[in-house]
Amino acid sequence: MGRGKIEIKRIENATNRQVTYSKRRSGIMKKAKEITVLCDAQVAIIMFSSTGKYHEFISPGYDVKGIFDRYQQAQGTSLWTEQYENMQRTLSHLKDINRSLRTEIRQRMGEDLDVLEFDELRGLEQNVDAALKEVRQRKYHVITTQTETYKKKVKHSQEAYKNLQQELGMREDPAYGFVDNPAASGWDGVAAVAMSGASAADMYAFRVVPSQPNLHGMAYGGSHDLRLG
Amino acid sequence: MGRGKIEIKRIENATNRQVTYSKRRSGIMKKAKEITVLCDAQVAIIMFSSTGKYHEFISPGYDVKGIFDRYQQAQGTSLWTEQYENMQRTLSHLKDINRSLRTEIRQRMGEDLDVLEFDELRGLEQNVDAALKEVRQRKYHVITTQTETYKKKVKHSQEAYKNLQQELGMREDPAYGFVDNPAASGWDGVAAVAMSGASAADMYAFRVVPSQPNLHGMAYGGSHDLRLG
DNA sequence: ACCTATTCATAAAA
DNA sequence: TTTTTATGAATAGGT
Repeated sequence: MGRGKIEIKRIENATNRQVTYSKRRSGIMKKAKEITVLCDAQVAIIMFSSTGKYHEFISPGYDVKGIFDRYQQAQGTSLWTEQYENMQRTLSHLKDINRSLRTEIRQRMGEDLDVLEFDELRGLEQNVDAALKEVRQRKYHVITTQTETYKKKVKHSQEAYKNLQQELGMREDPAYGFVDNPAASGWDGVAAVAMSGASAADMYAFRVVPSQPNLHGMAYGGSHDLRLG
Repeated sequence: MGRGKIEIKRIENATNRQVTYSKRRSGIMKKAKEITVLCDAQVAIIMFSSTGKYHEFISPGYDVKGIFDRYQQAQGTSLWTEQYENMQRTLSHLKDINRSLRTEIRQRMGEDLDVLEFDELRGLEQNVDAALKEVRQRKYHVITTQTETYKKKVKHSQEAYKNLQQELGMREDPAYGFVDNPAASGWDGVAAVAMSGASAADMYAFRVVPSQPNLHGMAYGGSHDLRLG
């Protein structure tokens, strides 16, 4: 219909495409109105042009939600209700896992042990015992490494200082010389400084320190207050 | 367009109405297909005849949900979108918490310790050490309780047996008498039996047993395989 | 479902 | 955008 037949394929000229869209859209909407009246039908039409413009037709006496509710009923598929219930399931599953994880942590902290069977208790003890060994080993490793680093720094600085002294011909007041207490020199690595010269036997002296530092935002020894909003 | 003009009002003849509905419906669907192709548009049409029959047209590459989501976005009426996004947020929050909890457990098991600062490591050591004491104390308590219970059971049964013997006038073969090894008698509380008479000093002998029993579905010493679906 | 006279929709141009 | 108008398409009523 029109001045010559046209092929049904995408109109490449953007202006033509837009014009044709407007005309045909109004034609479809008109037809929709007509069938609604003539045949007592319910019709919902939702359209988006290639430029994103939105148009709709809804039979009088209905709204989009009503049409979609009816659509869902007709199809049996409840569109996003399914997805919603899926999320709900995933969510409660996650909550369960969360609860379990918290319980495990509490038990690893020595709480809520009365619900455990003897064998479970025994397994837990073995596990915590092994973990403690790992942690101590790691701590020892860190101390050793930091101490070594510190020693090297001290040695290097002492040499640098001596060289400097010699080059200056020792005109400085000896009172400003290199001090024996390295902590006063502003060195970093406080732990290493504190442990400086400590033997492996002294290592667990830290145990008596009552501080409970945070760890990645999680307080060891504190309850987990990460609840759902 | 046909043999004479028609007025746009409800067709009273049911047959005619049905025929007209079919014809005009296919006309609209055809137009919808055409505008989809010609103008690169997205179209969704949902129709119900007066007899309740359902028909739809959806532009290829889309589904009803996609069109509807887009409709909601265009309208601003978010209906369910809001709570949907809320759930999505809650879900990812839960996942984060979960990740943190798993990390804490792994560190309480002596793994992944290399990311910890020294102070954190020290706190963890103190905490695990305290936990181990708690667990051992609880284990000892369970052993003591079970042992007491067991002793009472044995004593009670021995007395009952003696009474029985006396009442029977000792006509039984002594070989069937009360045995010294109570485990062979089918007593429950295997752990208590195994620990029967053990001193507190022997208690940690269990450490060498390699078994890692489950605890509420969570294996101490195993990785947590509770992933999201 | 098919036919076809007739009305309607619309492509191209203004 | 809207109007014009020549032309192809849709369809009402009949079969």
